[in-house]
Amino acid sequence: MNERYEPRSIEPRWQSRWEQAGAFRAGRRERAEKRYVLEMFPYPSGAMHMGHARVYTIGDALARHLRMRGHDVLHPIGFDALGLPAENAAIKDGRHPGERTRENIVLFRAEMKRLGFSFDWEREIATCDPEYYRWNQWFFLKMLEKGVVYRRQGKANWCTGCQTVIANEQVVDDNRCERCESPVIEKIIPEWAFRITAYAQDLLDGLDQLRDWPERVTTMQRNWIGRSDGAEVDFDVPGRGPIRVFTTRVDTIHGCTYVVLAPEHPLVEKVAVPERRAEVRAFVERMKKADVLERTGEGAPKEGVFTGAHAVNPYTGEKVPVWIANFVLAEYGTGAVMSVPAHDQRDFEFAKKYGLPIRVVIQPAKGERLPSGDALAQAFTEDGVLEASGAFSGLPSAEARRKMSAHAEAKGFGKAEIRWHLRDWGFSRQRYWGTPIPIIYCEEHGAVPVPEKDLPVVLPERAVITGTGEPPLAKVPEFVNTTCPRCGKPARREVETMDTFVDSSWYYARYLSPKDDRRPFDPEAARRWLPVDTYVGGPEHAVMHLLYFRFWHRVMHQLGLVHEDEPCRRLVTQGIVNGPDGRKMSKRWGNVVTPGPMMDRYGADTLRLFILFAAPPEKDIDWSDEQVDGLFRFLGRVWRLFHARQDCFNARDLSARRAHGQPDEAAPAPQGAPDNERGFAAGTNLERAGGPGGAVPPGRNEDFLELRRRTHRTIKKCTEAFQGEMKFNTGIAALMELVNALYALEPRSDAERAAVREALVALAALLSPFAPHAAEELWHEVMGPAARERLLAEEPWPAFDPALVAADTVTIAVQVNGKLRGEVVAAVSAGEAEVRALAEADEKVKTHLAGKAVRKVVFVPRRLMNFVIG
RNA sequence: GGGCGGGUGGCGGAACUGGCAGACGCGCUGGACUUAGGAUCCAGUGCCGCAAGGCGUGAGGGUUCGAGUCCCUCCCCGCCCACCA
Repeated sequence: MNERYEPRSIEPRWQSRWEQAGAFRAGRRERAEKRYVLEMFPYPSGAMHMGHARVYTIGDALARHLRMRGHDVLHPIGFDALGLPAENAAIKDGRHPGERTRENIVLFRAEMKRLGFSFDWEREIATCDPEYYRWNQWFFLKMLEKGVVYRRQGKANWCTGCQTVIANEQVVDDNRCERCESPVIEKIIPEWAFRITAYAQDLLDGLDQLRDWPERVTTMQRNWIGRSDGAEVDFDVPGRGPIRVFTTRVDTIHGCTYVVLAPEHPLVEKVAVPERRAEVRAFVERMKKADVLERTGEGAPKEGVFTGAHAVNPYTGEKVPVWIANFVLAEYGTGAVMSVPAHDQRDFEFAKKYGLPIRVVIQPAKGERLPSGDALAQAFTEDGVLEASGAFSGLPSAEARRKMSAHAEAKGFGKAEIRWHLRDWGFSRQRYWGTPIPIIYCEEHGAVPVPEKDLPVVLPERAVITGTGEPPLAKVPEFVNTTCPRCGKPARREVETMDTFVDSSWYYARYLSPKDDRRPFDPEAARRWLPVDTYVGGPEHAVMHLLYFRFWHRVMHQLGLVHEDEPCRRLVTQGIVNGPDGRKMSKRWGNVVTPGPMMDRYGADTLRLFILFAAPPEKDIDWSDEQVDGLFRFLGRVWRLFHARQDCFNARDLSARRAHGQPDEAAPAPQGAPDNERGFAAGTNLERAGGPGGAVPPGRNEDFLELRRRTHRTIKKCTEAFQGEMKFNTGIAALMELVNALYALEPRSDAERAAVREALVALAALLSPFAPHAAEELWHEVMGPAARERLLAEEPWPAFDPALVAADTVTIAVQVNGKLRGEVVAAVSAGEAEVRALAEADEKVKTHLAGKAVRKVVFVPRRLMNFVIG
C-alpha cells in the first residue's frame, strides 16, 4: 500500500474499473425496487463550473448510496444543447452553434467522468440530436391534434433597429436592444402556444400531493398559477354596449365610483366621446411606447384620462365615469376594473389624484367604524360587513360575495368567475438553434402539419445567423421551400423554432429508452422507472421549468405514455457556490473557481467532500481554500490510518463477514425492514466478541467495545444522512469522529484488531458515496484478496446492530434551578431515586443544595435531573 | 407591498418530538517529532474572570422546573413575485 495519499494515481483506475464492470448501468437488478435519481441536465456552455459540480455530487452521493442499499438505480445524464447562448456566441465569432456545442459536450463529459459520477453513460442524450428533437415535433403534432397547441396573437419584444423579435434577456436598461441599442417596443405577432391554462386547476391540485417538494417551490407555483375567485359584472354604456369587469370583491360594488379600462382595451375607441378622443388617443399612444416596468411597476405614479363616457352600475343603476389608466393590465381579468376607492388602495390613490368620489360600503366586523369617504386616510381592504348596499347591507363580505354573484347571474348581468394568473405558454422563437416547428404553409391549405412519417424536420446545417432581421431559417431556401403534404404544390416551411423549455420538459422520460426510434420512449420502461424519485436542481427553476415539466407529464399521461400525474416525487433545490469572498462567482470580481484546476490539485474526492461537507444541499456555500485543504488532509488522515493499522486487516473475522456475499443478485430488503437485515452480520457480533449473552469484555477491552459502539452509531448516522432531508455534512462529520477515535486506540489482542478491522471496513463503505475512489482503494486494502474481483460500489451498505447502538450507561446532566451544576453517569435504566442519590453525592451539586429546601425535582430519564430550590 | 427562507463563537456549520448550546471542520495558541516544516501527531480554544463564578443562540417581552427550539412585539439579511382588480 502506497504510504502517501495520491488521488491522481488512484482515481482514474477506479473510474475505468467501474466502467468495465458496468457498475452503474440501470436495470441490472430487475427484482429490486427501483430508484430514479435525476439531476437537472446541464446547458453545455463553455466548461463546467462549481454549480454543476455541486448538483451532480449531491445526486451522485444519493445514487451511490441507493445502489449499495440494493436498489436498481437509474442515474442518467444528458445535455440541454439547444438554445440562445450558443447562437449568440455564433453571432460574435461566426462559428456554427452545433460545432461549438459538441465541443463543449466533450469537455463536460470528460470533467464529469473525472469527478467520478456514477452515471449510466449508455443512456446519454443531447437535445440537439435530431433523434431527440424529432420527438419534440412528434409531441407538437399530437398536441395540435388534441387542441393543446394553437396559433394566437402574442406579444413580443420587437427591436426597432434589428427589425426582429428579441428575447427578454436581450432587452437591456431603458428598454433598449442589447446589440444595437435601438428602442424595443411591444409588438403583436402571431405565434404558437401551448394551452397550459387548460391544466391550471389540475396543476394547482397536484401541488397538494408534492409533500416532498420544498414548500417555497410549491408556494411559488401556487402563486404563479394564481387562481382568484371572483365575479364578472357588466357595466353598460348606453348605446355603446357593456364593459365587462372582473372583481374579487363584488361585495364592495355599491362603493364603485368609476370604471377603468386598460389602454389596450378594445372598447377604448368606442366609448370615448368625440370631444375627448384626441386626448384619449394621445394617452394610449404614450402608454404603448412606455417601458413596461415603468408603466406598470408598483412605484410608477398612477396616471389616467377620462373618456367622457359613463357606465351603469347594474346593482345600483348609478352612472359612473369611465377612465383609462396605466395601472390596469390588459392581459389580466377582462382588462377592465370597477374602482372602489374606499376599499382598494390603488383605486384610492387614483381617486385622490383625480378628485373622484370615495364611498365607504364595508365596515370592519369589529373595532372602530370607518369615517365617511372624504375623511378616509387609506383604503380599508379587508373583509367586513356591508352597509349602504341595498338588500345586501348587513351581510358579511364572504356571504355577500356568494349572494351577489348569484344575483348577477339570475339577472343576467354577470356571474361568479375564476381567473388565473397563469398564461398560455407561447413557444415560437425567431431563432436558429432550436427545434424546427413541423408545419408547412400552403396557399391553398394554410398551416398543414408535417406528417408523422416525415419527421424529423431536420435543422439545416447551413445557417445564416446574424442576429438581425428575419428568423435565420427564413434565409435558407433549401429548408424553406418544400411541397404541401396535402396537395403537393410548392409551399413554405414554418421558419420558427421551439422554445428550449420544450426540450427540458420531457427529457427525463427519454432516458428510459434513449435510442427508441419508434416513439419518444418506451411506456413499459416508464411503468418501471417513473416517477422520478429524487430530482436535484437549482431553485431558479422553481416556476418555469418545473411547471412546464409537470404540465408535459400530464399531457403524456393523456397520451397514455405514462401512468401517473406527477413526474417527480421529491425535489431538492440546491444552493449556489459563491466565491471565496461570499459574492456570486463572476469574472467581474475575479473570484471564479472551477472544478478542473481543483481536481488537478486535490483530486475529485476532496472536491466532492468539500461540496458535501460545507453545508446541507439547500444552502448557499462560499468556496474556501482552507476548508478544501482541510478535507484533503482528512482523506490523507484516513489513508494513513489504514496504513498504520495494516496489522488488523487479517484479524480473525469478528464482524466484517457479509450477511450475503453476492451483492449484484441480492434482492433488497423488504420495505420497512430494519437496516440490520442487510449488510454486515452485526447481530451476531456481540456474542462472538464477548461470549454468550454479549457481556462486556473485561479490562481494557472496554475501549474496544466503545469503539464497536461508535462504529455502529456511525453507520446509523450515515444511513440517516440519506433519509429524509439530506444531511451529508453531519454524516461526514460522524466519519471524522470515527477516524479520530481510531487514532486514539492501539489494538493489542486479536479481538481488538478485529474491532478495528470492523471499523475500517465500515469506514470505507460509508465513505464511498462521498469520496468513492479513495473508499474503493481502502476497502480493497482492508478486504484483501477476497475482494479482488468485487467493487465497493456494488457492495451492500453496512448495517448497524441496534444492540450496539444503544448505550448501557448515560451521562445525566444535573441542574439546580435550571443551571448546570454537575453530571452523573448512570445505567440507562436508572430510575429517579438512583439518579438522585448519585446527584446528591456530587460535590458541586452538594454545595449548591446546601441549606436549601428542595421544592421539586424534575427527572427526565436518560437526560437530566433538575433540583428546584427555594 | 406580498410569499418563502434565514439571523447561533474569529469563520463554515451542529443541536432528535422543549432537556448538558457550540458536534465536525477551518482558523488560532501551545507542545511533540524533526536539519527544517507551510508535513505529521498530541493538547487547548464561546465571552468576561487568577479563581469561585457570571454572561451567552438578532432585540425586547411572555409561557415553563427548564427555551436556539413554543407564543407575542420589533429589527436586520437573502431569494422569489411584484399595481393580479
